[in-house]
Amino acid sequence: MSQPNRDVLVTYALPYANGSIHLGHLVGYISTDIWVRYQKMADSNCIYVCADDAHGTPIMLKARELGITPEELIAGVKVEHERDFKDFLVAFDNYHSTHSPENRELATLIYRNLRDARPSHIARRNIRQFYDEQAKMFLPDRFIKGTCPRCGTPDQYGDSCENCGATYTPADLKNPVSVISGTRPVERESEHYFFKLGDFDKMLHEWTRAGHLHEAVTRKLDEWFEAGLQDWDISRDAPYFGFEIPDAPGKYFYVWLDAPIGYMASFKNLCARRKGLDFDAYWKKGSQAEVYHFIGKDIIYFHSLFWPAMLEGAGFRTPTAVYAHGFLTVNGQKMSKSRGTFIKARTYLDAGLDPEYLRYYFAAKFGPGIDDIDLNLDDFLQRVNSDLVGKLVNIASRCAGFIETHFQGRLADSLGDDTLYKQAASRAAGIAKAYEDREFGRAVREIMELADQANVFIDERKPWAQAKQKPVPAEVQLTCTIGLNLFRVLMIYLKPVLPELARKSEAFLGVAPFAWADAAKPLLGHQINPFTPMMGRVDKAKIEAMVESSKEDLAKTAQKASNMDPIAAEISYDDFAKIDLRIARIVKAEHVEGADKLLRLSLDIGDGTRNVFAGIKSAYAPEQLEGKLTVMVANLAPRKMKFGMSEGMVLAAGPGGKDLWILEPHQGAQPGMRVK
RNA sequence: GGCUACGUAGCUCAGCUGGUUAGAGCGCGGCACUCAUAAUGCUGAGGUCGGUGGUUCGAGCCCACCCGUAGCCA
Repeated sequence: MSQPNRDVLVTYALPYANGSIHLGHLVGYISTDIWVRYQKMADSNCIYVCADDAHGTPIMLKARELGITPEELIAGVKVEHERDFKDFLVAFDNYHSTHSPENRELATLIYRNLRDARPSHIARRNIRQFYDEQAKMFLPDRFIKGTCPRCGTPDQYGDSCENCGATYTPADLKNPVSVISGTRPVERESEHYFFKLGDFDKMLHEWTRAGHLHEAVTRKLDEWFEAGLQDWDISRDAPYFGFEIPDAPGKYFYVWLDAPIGYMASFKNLCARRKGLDFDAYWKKGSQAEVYHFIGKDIIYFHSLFWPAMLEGAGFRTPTAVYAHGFLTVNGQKMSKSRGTFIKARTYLDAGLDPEYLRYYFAAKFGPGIDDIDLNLDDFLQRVNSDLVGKLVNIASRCAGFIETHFQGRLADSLGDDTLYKQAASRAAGIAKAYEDREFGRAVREIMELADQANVFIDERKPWAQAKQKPVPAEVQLTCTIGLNLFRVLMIYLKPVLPELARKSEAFLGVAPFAWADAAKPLLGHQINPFTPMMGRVDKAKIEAMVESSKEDLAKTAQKASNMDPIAAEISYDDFAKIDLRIARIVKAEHVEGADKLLRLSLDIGDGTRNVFAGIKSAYAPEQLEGKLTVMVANLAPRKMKFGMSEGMVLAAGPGGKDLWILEPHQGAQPGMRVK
C-alpha cells in the first residue's frame, strides 16, 4: 500500500495561545497525528506542522490583566502547549507561532497580492462599531454584554443569546455594557478593510463540490452561497495585538486573517532548517504536493471558504482537502466544568493515566464524518482494559514465557502452518485503506478481530498442556512463534495509534522500528528479549481523581477570572441583625450647593423625617426621586459632613457614575417597615 | 429562530444504492481452561432501530412533521 514519492503536508487547526489544551482539543491533534504516523510508516514523505494562534484582542487583554506583554504571555503558553502535545505523543515536524517573522512576511504578501489584483479583492469602507471610551478601544462582540433583545435574558454576549439561541449584533442588545470597563459603550465610526469574498463565488462553488470536502460539509456551506457571499472584515483598529496592515497605520490584520497563513509560516520555518524541503514546491500554484487541513467542525467556513479564496486570489495553490471532525462529549454531554468533565490534557496526565489509552479510545471511535465523539468514562476503562491489556498485550504475555524458558528466547525457524499468519498479513491493504480514509474506528475493529483470532488459536493449541511433556515438543515453539508473530503484525497495524507500545514491542522482539511493509513477512529464527509488562490497566481511582481535580481546577480559575467583587467574609445572623434597615419614603430631594456628588434627601420612616446626604447625583435628578420608596440604614451613627449632619444612608448598587441604582421595594411596603 | 449533522441492545458503535428471523465489542448470566497483567475460550439472555404519519409488494435505511443532542450563523 506504500506510495513513495507522495509529498504530503498536513496541518491541524492552531490552538489559541490563551489557554490550556484540553481533551476536546486532543481529539483533533491525536487523530491527525495517527493519520500522519500512518503516512510515514507507509513511506509517504509526510510533514505535520502546527503553531500557536497568538494574535487578537483576548490575548492582548489577558496579558494586560496579568501585567505582562503579549509576547511574554504567548511564549509561556507555547511552552505549555508543546509539552502537552509531546506528552500525548503528538509528533509535529514543526510547531511555530503566528507571531513570527515568517507569518508577518506571508500575511503581508498575501494581503498585497489581494489588494493589488486588478480588480482589487480588497475594499475599504466605514463601519459603525461599539467603542469603550474608558478603555479607549473598539469592542469585539464577545466583549459587550447586555440583555437579549428577543427573550430578555440579562448578561448575554453581543453576538448571541445562550438562553434562546438568537443571533444579533451588539447594537440590538438592551443596556449594552463593556465587559472591559463596565461602562456603556458608544457607537463610533471607523474605516475597515474587507476581503471581497464575493469575487470568488464561482470558484468556491466549484471548489466546495470537487471532492475536497465531506458531502455534509458541502451541504452546510451551501447556506453561504444561498445567502450570497459577503465581504469579510479583515481589519481591526489599534490597540490590537497582531500585524499592522501595510500602508494602513493603526489598522491591524484580524486574527483570523493571519491564523491560516500560520500553516504556511510554520512550514516555511521548517524549510529553512530541513534540507531538500522547498516551500514553493508545496505552495506554488499547480503544485503536485498534497496539502491537507484537519480541523474541528466549528471552523469549517474559515477553512473552506475564506482560506481557499485567499489562496486563489493571492496566486497560491488551494488545499487538497479540508477534513473536519466532530466535537468531544464526555459521558454523552458537552464538557462541563461543574461536572468535572472539562478535562485539561495536563490534568489527565497528572492523574497518572497513560496517553495511549486515550489515543486508542479516540481511534476506536474516529471516522471521516463530523459526528461527535463521546468519551464515556466507564466505557473507556472497560474497553481499554479489555482490548489493549486483556486481548492485545496478553498475546505476547502468554507466549513469551514458553519461548524464554524452553527455547532460550529463540523463535522457531518456520511457522509450520502459516494459514493464520497469512490471513492476518493479508489484511494490511484493507487496514491501510481504513487509515488512509480516516476510518480509524474500522481499522481498530479489524485489528481487534485479528487479536481475538490469535487468542482462540492459542487456546486451541494449548501450549501449556504440551509443555508438561518431557522433553517439551517443538510444537510449543511453533505455536508461540505464530502467536508472537501475530502480535507483531497487530502492533505494526496499531503503531500509528500506539507509537510507544509499538516501541516497547520492537524492543521486546529485538527488531528495528516497524514499517508498514514488515507485516508481509514473519519473524523467524530470531532471538527475542525477556517479556516485561508493556501496559498497565486503567485504574478507576485515577479516572475519579482526574474528574475531581478538574472540578477544583475550574473552581479556582472561575474565581480568578470573575470581575466580581469577592464575597465578603462570612458573618453570623447576629451580625446581620445589628443593621436596622427600614423602608423610607423620599419626601424631598434637592441639590446641595457646592457639592459635586451629593443630593440631600429627606426620608420619612414613619417617625418623622431624617436628613441624609447620598452620593447619587451622577445618576439621578432630584425630581426622579421625590415620592419614591427606598431602603435606608436607620441605625447608622450620624455623621457630620461639610453640608450638615447625615442621619443614615440609602442603599444603592452599581459601579458608579451614571450606573448607580438605588433600591426600591415592591408595592405594598410602607415607610418604617423593618427589612429583615 | 435558520442551516448542517446525529439519535440502532445496559454502555460504545457497525449497518453497502430500501429486500428473507437487525450485527459487533464491552458489560451481565452459565460452562470450560489455568500459559498469561483474575488475562483467555465456549455459550446464553438482552432491541416495536427517538416519536407520529406517509410512500412502497416490502423501510433502521425514502418523504413530512415533532422531540432530543452537537456545531455554525461572516
